[in-house]
Amino acid sequence: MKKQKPKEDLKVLILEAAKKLFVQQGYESTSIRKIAQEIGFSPTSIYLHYKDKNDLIYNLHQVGFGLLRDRFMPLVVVEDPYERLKAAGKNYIEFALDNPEYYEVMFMMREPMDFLNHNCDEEHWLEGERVLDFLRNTVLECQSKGYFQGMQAEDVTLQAWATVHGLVSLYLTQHLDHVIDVIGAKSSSKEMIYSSFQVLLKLMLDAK
Amino acid sequence: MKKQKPKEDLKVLILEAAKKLFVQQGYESTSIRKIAQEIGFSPTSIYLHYKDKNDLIYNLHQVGFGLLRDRFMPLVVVEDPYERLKAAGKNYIEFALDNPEYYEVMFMMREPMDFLNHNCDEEHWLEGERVLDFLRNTVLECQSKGYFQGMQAEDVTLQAWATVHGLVSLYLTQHLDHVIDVIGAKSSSKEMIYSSFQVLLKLMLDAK
DNA sequence: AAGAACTACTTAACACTGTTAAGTAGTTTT
DNA sequence: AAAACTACTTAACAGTGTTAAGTAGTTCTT
Repeated sequence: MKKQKPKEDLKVLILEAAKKLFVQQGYESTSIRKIAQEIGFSPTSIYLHYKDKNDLIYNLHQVGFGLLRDRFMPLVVVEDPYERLKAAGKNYIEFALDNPEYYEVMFMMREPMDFLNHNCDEEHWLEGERVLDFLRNTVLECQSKGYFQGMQAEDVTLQAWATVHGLVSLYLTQHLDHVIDVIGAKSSSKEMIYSSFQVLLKLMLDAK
Repeated sequence: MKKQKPKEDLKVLILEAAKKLFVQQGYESTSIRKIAQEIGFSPTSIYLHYKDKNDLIYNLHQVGFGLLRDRFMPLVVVEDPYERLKAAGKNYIEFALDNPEYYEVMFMMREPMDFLNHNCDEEHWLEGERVLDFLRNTVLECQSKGYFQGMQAEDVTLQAWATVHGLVSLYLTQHLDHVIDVIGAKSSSKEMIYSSFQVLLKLMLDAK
């Protein structure tokens, strides 16, 4: 009775549908059943290709890192390491604002990390490590030009990452919206991200 | 048939049970039904005292802010504003590490903010604003002593908050664990929080 | 060519979740 | 004594992730 579907690779079809629903409706309301309905298969068929929902989320997280890499790629041509670091911060923030759902799954959820810990042979966070390596190398270059003297490059890298992550994650959880009230309504919460980022840059420059 | 329970204020009883389960088992597995079972009432009875689960979460978020205030209270006696700012950062981090569940509900979840936006008359985030006001005033005092010249106090405040929030939230989502691999396994992820925080302090001091 | 094994999917069900409509004791008011 | 109100309960809805068991269709083996 059942005619075999056109020999399509169902695994990628599932991920495409997951991506679509995920970006359209966010993580919360992207259920296994909805994904299945989107592609015209039964919900259980998804479990033949992905271990569980965390597996699927982990794959979306990887797709997100692909998009982030596209933002960082153009920066390798920037000669001056401090300019490159600045641009990396700006592009990171823009990536988060343009792809909030992906950003959440990449940096704000425990699930993909859980999946990594319990299901992958080497528990290496390959995607994240690659991005951080790029940042650390840039920081190291900055140090050879006189920046960040007397500090560990790793600590500086993490500090810079934590600042931009802190800003965008507080924005995405809608905490920044309410900060405007107390801290002066002169600008939007989105603008506050950038003006606070400028403070980081100024501190880094002044400390040279 | 039903004997009226001892005229206890069920509303606080529910919150106590929610607090207990929440701290013990985390948000994910604290269901309305479990809370109800914990106190020996039916699940629906909870809806007589709280609008929905977000209402309950918002109340837990407020409990958390009470705990955070206890950590900041001792700091008002610190004379030097920069020392006070340093201590605030340290205490903030320690609060997050000691109360991960509360920290998540206070600063990493959208739900309490959603509840605030849709259900409270004045959509003022009273708890958060109070903490931020304390920080901003400290930053302002720092400025009068020569720190953070040429910067907006509000932007400096947000930058400092974002850094410590970024550090602890990346730690709580287990992202920092994997950073150790690439960035040098010389210290634990918990220690990295503090050494990165030291970079922030050094940048702030050097920029004076 | 016939039977066994395998592939790729489906149906049905389990054990949960938040939430609401309707019902019911017990108390208070009229 | 009757009506109204309070504070709760039972039953159900619509949804979730997930698994066990079943079933067509294909391929391999003898």
